[in-house]
Amino acid sequence: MAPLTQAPKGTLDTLPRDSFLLRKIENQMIEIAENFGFKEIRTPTFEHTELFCRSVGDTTDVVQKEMYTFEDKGGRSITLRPEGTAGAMRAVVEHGLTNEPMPLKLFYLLSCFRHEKPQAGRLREFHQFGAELLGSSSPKADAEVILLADSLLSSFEIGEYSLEINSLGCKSCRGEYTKKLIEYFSKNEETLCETCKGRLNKNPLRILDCKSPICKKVAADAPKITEFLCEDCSEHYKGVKKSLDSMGVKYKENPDIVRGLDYYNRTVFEFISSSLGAQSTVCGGGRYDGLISQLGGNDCASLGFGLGIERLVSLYNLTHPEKETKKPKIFISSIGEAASNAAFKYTGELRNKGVFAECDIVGRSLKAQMKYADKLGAKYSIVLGDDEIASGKAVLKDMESGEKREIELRNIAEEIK
RNA sequence: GUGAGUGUAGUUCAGUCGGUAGAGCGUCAGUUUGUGGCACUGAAUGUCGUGGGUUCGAGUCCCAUCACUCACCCCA
Repeated sequence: MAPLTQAPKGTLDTLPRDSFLLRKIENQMIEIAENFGFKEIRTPTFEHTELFCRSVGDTTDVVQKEMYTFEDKGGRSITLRPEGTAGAMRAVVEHGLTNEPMPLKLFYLLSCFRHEKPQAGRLREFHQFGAELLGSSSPKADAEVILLADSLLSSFEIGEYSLEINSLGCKSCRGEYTKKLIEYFSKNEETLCETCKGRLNKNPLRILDCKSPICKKVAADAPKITEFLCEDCSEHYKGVKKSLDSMGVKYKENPDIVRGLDYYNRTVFEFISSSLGAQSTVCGGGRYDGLISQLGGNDCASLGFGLGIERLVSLYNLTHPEKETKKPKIFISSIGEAASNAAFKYTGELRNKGVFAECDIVGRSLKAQMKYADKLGAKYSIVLGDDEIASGKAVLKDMESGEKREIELRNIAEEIK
């Protein structure tokens, strides 16, 4: 296929047959988030590159090799956002939103860009629902955010998924832990895979997440972060688990969850589904208490998550194979020029009243019009000819049952309610 | 960035030993006079991903390239 008629690698067209479902999913998520008190924020698709380097982290894969970065005509380095949190937090600081009544709860629906090799569940432009909660360091805030994610996912009946949580500790206890970890892995350095050898001193936490069976085996006996949490972090983690228990949210503790974005501390979590292939995380997030001050704002405890729309949709399609579209309430067929004009007029009137109505604008035979009405999935149909126009009456047909009854043409809207 | 698999109609795919393309679904029209779904008849649509090579002749064999898919990595 010629490049002219081929979408760029890793991008997706949402065709009419899918867009109705997509919007339904988005609307449902918005409604649930608003019931949790979250309000929408919209931020630019691109930001200054520096923002992502500072927040997501210079050493992360996302920043090092996956960003769409370019220089604009003013010589500024610009980057298409690889995730949503950084931009949202930039806006929070820029507009002083931390002065609003706390906690501040934000959500957004946006597209993100990462230059990766596409595969199942991984695109170069993908869409994310994100939520951020600022201004509370209480474990209840963690629980509320996790509960929102759980409510969103469970509202779609997407089959089995599980929640895994961990605590990464804070600056002080994680530092302590990292040292221990380097000590431990150094003893086993020879057995580690090549990539992990490289990570050993740079980011040893990553090794815990390695999929290589050998590294997994070594990692199994590595010291656990949870054994090194300081008093405060430990208490916080316990509090989160207690809150989740009291809300009846099931979770599994997974001390190997690390997350690839540097701004996380304390609570991190992932919602995982086994039906997604290798990219099994539908939703991931955590606490990032230091981020806002790092961007020049006031100290502000905060956490959030990102939920992958495409991954959610693919799970939804597995459990809901039938395509959903919006179907006309009525199709007005016609025979002859005069009736065709009348059908066009009645259709317009119905639409003005908020009714989804259709009529023939192609010039098809009556039979072809009926076939078309059937394909559209119209609930009712009506046939206009010279007789109907003269009498003002017509036969209304229920397309599903085939039942017919005579109605007054001026009452169509009422009759099909 | 690394590896494997696949590229033929809108779509899902068939195409033998090399002889310039087929089916199902879908689309459109029709099966007599004013009623769809079923059935039947017919029609339209292809630079066989692209470029090169071998050959009298390539969808088929060889090379390159691009794209898609899956996996590694990373993450949503």
